[in-house]
Amino acid sequence: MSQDNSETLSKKHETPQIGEMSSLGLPQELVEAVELMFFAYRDFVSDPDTILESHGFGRAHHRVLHFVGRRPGMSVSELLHILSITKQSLSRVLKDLIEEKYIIQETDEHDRRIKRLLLSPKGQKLHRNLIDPQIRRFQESLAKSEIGTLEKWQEFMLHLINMETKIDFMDDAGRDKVP
Amino acid sequence: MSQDNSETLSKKHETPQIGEMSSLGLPQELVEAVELMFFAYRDFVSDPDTILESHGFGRAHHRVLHFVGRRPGMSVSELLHILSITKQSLSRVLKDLIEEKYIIQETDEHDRRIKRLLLSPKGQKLHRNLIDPQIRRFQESLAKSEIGTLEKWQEFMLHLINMETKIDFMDDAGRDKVP
DNA sequence: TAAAATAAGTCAACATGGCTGACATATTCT
DNA sequence: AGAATATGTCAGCCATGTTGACTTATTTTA
Repeated sequence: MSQDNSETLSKKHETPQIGEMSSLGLPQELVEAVELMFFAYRDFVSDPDTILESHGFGRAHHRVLHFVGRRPGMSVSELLHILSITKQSLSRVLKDLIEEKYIIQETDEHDRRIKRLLLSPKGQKLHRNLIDPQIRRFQESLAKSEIGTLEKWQEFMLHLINMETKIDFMDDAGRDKVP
Repeated sequence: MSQDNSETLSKKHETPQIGEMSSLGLPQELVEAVELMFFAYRDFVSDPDTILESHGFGRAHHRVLHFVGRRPGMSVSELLHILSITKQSLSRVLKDLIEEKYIIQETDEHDRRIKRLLLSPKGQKLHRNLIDPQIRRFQESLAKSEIGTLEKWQEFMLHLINMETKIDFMDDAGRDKVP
C-alpha cells in the first residue's frame, strides 16, 4: 500500500451528498456497493468452504445439500432448474453425495420415473454444520448494525434478483409451511 | 414443480414471529436470507457475465478490471492481495488484459521493481459497461424497496465480511477522495 | 559492497465445476 | 404403438482456482 488514504474511514457513513462521484463518474456509494457484494459474498461462503474441504466436497456439493435440505423430496429436474446448471454438472456432485450417503433417493409413488431427493440424517447434520456459521454471521451483523430486522435487507436483495429466479426462491422459501 | 406452494408469497413479509422455525430448527428468515445471498449474487453478476463473454473474458478478468479501475496505479502484489488469489491465477487474466490493451503497466518512479497498473481508455470504457447494469440494478432495487438509502444495507453487508477484507475494502473505497 | 529480501513473471501439473452433444433406459402419456 | 418425459452416462472442452520451483531485476541491509 503506497498511497495516502487517511480520513477515508471517517467519511464513509456521513450523509451522502448528491453528486459525490467516483472516478468513473458514477455515484461513489453505488460503486462501493458493488464491491460490498463481492467481498460480502466471498467471506460469507468462506466458513462453509473450509468445512466442505475437510469432507472432500466443494461449493457445488453445498448447494445441492442446501436445496435438498430446504425442499425435501424435490426431483432431480427441479434441482437442475433451481441451480441453473446442466445435468452433467449436477450429476457429478449428486453422485458423490448419494454414494457417500448424504442424500437418499426415493422413487416417486405415482410416477416411477421421478426420483425424490432427501437428506439422510448424516446429510442433515452436514447441512446444519454448513449453514450454522452463515446464520451466525447474519445474527452478528444484525446485532452490530442499525438495520434492526432483516426485513428491509431481504426486500432489497429480492429486488436485485431476476424474475425467474424470484419465482424459484418464493417456491422454495415457503417450503416449511407446506405439508 | 409438483408440490403445493400456495399461500406462500402472502406470508413472506408479515411481522416475523419469534420461534418460527424452518425444517432445520433454525429461524426461517435467516435460512431464507442465506438463499437470498446466493440468488442475489448470481443474478447480480449475470449482466456483466454476458458482456464479458462477448469479449472472450470471464469473471476473473472483470475483477481485475474493476479493482484496477477503482485504484489506478495499484501494484500487482496489492491486486493479488485484494483478490486473494495466487500469482498464477492472476497472471493468466492479467496477461490477456495487457496484451489486448485494456490495462497499461507503468514502472514506479521510485522503486523500479514495482509495476503500476492502469486502465487504458479502452479499459475504462469496458469497466464502465460492466458496472453500469450493476449500478442500475441497485438503483432499481432502491426505488422499488422501502430501504430508503443504501446506508444501512452497506453497514449490514460490511459486517458480514472478515476483518482483513474490511481493511482492504476501506482502503479501496476511499480511493476517489485521495489525490 | 556482497548478501538478502522483494516484486514480478514463468513453467508444469493438477482440481473443481461450469459447458456441449450424443445416446441409453425406464416409464408414462396420447 | 409411438411420443414425450425423467434420469443417467459418456467423452471432451474451457475457465479459473491451486502448488511448488525457479528466473530476473531491483532495492535494502548487514
